[in-house]
Amino acid sequence: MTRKPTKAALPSAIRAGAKDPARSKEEAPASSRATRAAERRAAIVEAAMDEFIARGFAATRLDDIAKRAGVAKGTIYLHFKDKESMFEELVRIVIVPVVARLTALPPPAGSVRDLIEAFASSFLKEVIGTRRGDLVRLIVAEGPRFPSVADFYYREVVSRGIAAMRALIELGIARGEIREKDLARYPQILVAPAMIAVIWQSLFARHAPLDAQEMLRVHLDLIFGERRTT
Amino acid sequence: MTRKPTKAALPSAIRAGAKDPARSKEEAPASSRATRAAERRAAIVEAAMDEFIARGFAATRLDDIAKRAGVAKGTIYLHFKDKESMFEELVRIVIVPVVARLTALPPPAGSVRDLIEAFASSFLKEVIGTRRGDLVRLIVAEGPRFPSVADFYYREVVSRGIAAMRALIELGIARGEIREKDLARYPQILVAPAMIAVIWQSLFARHAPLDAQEMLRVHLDLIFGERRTT
Amino acid sequence: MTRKPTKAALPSAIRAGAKDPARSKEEAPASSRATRAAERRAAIVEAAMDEFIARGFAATRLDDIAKRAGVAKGTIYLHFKDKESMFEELVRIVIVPVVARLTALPPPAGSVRDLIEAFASSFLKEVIGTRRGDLVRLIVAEGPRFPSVADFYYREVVSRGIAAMRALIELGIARGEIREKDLARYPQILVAPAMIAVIWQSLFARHAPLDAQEMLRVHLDLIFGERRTT
Amino acid sequence: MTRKPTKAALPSAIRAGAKDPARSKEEAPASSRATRAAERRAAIVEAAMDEFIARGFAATRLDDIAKRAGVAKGTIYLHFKDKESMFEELVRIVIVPVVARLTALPPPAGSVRDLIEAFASSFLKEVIGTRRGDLVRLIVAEGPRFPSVADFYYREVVSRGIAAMRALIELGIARGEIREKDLARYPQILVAPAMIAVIWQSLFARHAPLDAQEMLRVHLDLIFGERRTT
DNA sequence: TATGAATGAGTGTTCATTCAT
DNA sequence: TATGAATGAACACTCATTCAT
Repeated sequence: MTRKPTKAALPSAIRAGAKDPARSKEEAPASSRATRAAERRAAIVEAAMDEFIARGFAATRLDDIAKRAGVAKGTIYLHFKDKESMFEELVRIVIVPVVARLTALPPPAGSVRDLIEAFASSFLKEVIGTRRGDLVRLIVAEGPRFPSVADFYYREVVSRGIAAMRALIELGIARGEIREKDLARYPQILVAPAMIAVIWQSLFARHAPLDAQEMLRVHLDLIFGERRTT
Repeated sequence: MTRKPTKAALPSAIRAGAKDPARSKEEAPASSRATRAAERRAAIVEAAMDEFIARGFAATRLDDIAKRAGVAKGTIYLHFKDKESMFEELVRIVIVPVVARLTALPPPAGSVRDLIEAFASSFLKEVIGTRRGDLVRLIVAEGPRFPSVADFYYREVVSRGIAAMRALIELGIARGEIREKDLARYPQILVAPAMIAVIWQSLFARHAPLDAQEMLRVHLDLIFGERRTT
Repeated sequence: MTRKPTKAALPSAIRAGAKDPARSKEEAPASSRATRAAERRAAIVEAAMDEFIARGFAATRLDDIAKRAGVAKGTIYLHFKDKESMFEELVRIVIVPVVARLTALPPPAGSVRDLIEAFASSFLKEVIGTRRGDLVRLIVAEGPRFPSVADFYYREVVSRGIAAMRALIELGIARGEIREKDLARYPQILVAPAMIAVIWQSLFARHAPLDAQEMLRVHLDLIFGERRTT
Repeated sequence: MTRKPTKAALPSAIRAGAKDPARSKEEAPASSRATRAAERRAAIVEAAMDEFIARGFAATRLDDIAKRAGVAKGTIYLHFKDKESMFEELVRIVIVPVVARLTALPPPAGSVRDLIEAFASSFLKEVIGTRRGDLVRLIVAEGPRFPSVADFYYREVVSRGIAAMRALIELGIARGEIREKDLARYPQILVAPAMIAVIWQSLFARHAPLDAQEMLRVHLDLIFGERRTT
């Protein structure tokens, strides 16, 4: 399956606004004006993500976003300048909290392999096969037409991710866990199978399902040597 | 109905940089009616590839394709049923000869590593950073909206590629070149960095150019162990 | 989806000559949103009728309808699904109230001949040579390509009209006003000259104007015998 | 049924050219250049009639005419200036021989009723429910947009037909066969049921088949009085 | 004379954006 | 602030007409 729109896949700030599109306008009389606005905005973001992922930028209709978000078409323009900037902001809005969470790294206890395995494990759960995975594909798809998106994604996610991986790899080399010293020059090699898994799930899951977890384990064995006990 | 895909339509479509949108109609005054038709078809394929890669399916205008191909809009419909099937056929038209060439494998002389290196080397030259690389990105981008394209690509390219890689890996294991036996179960790991390089060049080359050749070398070192002499 | 046909959409559509393509947008500044919508719909119906009658279905351009109705082309699609269903609905919209009026038959006072003469007289005034007459010609013209229109017209107008005429004829026979008993089997004979008059006015009025009233009188004389006093 | 494309419905001059569209170009080597051209022209006329009747002027594609006629699209332009004048000429081409035949009236032997019955009978066989009947409907449909067609049809068919009917009616009155003297002023009344039958077959045959022969008999009874023996 | 590939103006339909309510 | 009717530019696709062969 390609996408299981897990609630967990969305930062809680966003989840808060994702409500039943058909809810009566009076449902939440207690919320302040500002809260209502934030909720609507969140609903739009939510809906827009789904539509953009499902259809791509150009083929997505604002009408559908509005319908899915349970707002009028005009309302979108109270929150976003136009379709393009909505798309650009969207990526930021969805990615920022993810980065924030990843940046708040888990305590660097244990071996480097343990760290990376923990990382891979959460990547498996939270990205591969989820809507966030599709977002990655969306960025691959639209990046060339949205340099600002590619820029942002490179700056916030890719370069940081690469840097973090490099640091881990260097630590692994220093500790003797990793033999291949040149790996630190190409941390992309470390994450490549994970990225491939993301894309594979989107495109070929139905042709040949991929056991991403097992593949990542094999890959780590390759880098760290086979584990004695697992 | 679509005209039978003349061989003449392919050569220029393969040449990565081959395009000459403004070429005068006098280019080949001696050519026969059929030859002219094949040339036009090839020009359309050429132009369409460029436009689809640059803008994606939905955002590409047939007007632009026609202009770039130097034909009238109506002419496109003499060769393709509509925009969608043009896109689908296009992928086939461009991919088929590539597959054909790869299928005509080089003589399996030398070590497995040599074989894979030869493979990587031609991949580097002929895919990464070329229009064919962009085609891969295009398929990743549009695959979910064009199941027939994803199907075709999986069947003709991915499944064959995976099978070929698996065979090589197993040979490598048998010959003792590769230590990690489980690699044969996930040939994706072998090709992942190459795919990542393709995508990287499309998206992030301008942020941080990637020395794909060197990266692939490191990756092979990881798999085969470091080379004694290089 | 099409909006519910508001009653307000009909009156102007019925008035044979009512059209004011260039009426300023200020015509009804006090009208509510819904009223304005109904007015627009009516203007479109009005304009579309004129265009379809003047050019036939295929040759009518939505652009022209929009221009004549004083709305943007896109507005038409807020009221009608597409050109075809617009045409089909149009016939219904214009015919339904006519049928409604005819169904509310006049009190069956006086002789059968008087009844039929009253009928003929209102037909003369309200159909022959008016836009409604042209609508009949339009249905004859487009019926074979719009079975649903032919079906509707047969069901709502023709079969009812035939039945009503048959009832009158039988009454006339019973009362001894009509001698030709078989006429009840072919009420078409009774209405044929009226239909011919409708078509004649559309096609040949300029070659040889037809005094439809007098012709119908002669026809009734044929059926009922010559009137003693007229 | 609306149209049984009887061979008999076409003047023999036209029938001659109606051949299998897929016939080889060499089939008739004996025919002279001019004969071949005439045959092609006839085939085009034939095909065009069918298409125009089936779809109306605007919706008919020259492509389809060419295909049906078994000629190339360009060939049509060797015989006709453009689509419009083809349509106009077509009506002339098809109608002229019909008129010619009718003008060569049968010997005026017997009673007026016999004459008219003979006439009705041949009208029944050769017009109602045949392609010629559909041509009448086509003229009704397109007449307003093709004044030249309406003019021609009025001049060649309608006015002559009316005149002929009037002459017959006057003869009938003179001979005492027809009582209603005013009928001579409106010969339309005499032919109205026949015309209605033509239209009915095109539009409503499937809803309620009409026994045109019997209807015409009743109509003649109305005019001439019931027949003693039949 | 006959062909049919090529043309490009024209048309139905969509959809991002605006704005009166 | 929110709405959704209205707009009109834009686009895919068609088809009468032309013309090189």
